[in-house]
Amino acid sequence: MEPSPHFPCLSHQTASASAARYCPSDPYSPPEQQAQHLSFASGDPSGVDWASLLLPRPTQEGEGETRREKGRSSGRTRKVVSRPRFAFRTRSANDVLDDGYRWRKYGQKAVKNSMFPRSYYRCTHHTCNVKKQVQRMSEDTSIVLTTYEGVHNHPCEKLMEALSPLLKQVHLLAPVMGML
DNA sequence: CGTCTTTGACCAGCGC
DNA sequence: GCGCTGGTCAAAGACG
Repeated sequence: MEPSPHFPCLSHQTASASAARYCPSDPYSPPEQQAQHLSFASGDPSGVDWASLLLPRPTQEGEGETRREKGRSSGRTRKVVSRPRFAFRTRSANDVLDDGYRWRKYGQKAVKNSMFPRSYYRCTHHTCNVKKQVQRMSEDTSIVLTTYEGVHNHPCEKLMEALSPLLKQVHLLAPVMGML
């Protein structure tokens, strides 16, 4: 599978992906509801600012509004910092979008008004708590809705793997270039 | 043995 | 208050 030219880490069986940030006024309503009033950049991924959306950057605590998240041990809710969420709609037979990061599945749930279950994934990187939800749309079973929550604070593993020989060469050439 | 998926249970929010 | 729903936990099992 070749990576998408617009999103180097992203590989899929098809490049027909569309994406949009969620409505900031209601960042945590259910994805299947939000998707209805989103204006997806359908069919033209080049219209999406992939760099600002997806490149690793340090998360800033205290940024934006907050929401409450469940804490199982205490049985009470705890406040967490809100994080950016954005969705991809991809036309694929594969449910899981191979975006170059490693994900651990931590849950699957049947959702109302959908014949397909929603899967919950978390980034396996120890310092990264990015999550994503994957759900096949019942209206068009060939479309998979992938919702990302948060931004990775580490490089894309597959991208770094692919680039490492190149980076080595650059490193070796650096002293030579300095002589010129 | 480490990593990952599966799956039932648990919990909070929301609407009635 | 009760039931429904979405999101998460964590034990158990599968797999390489």
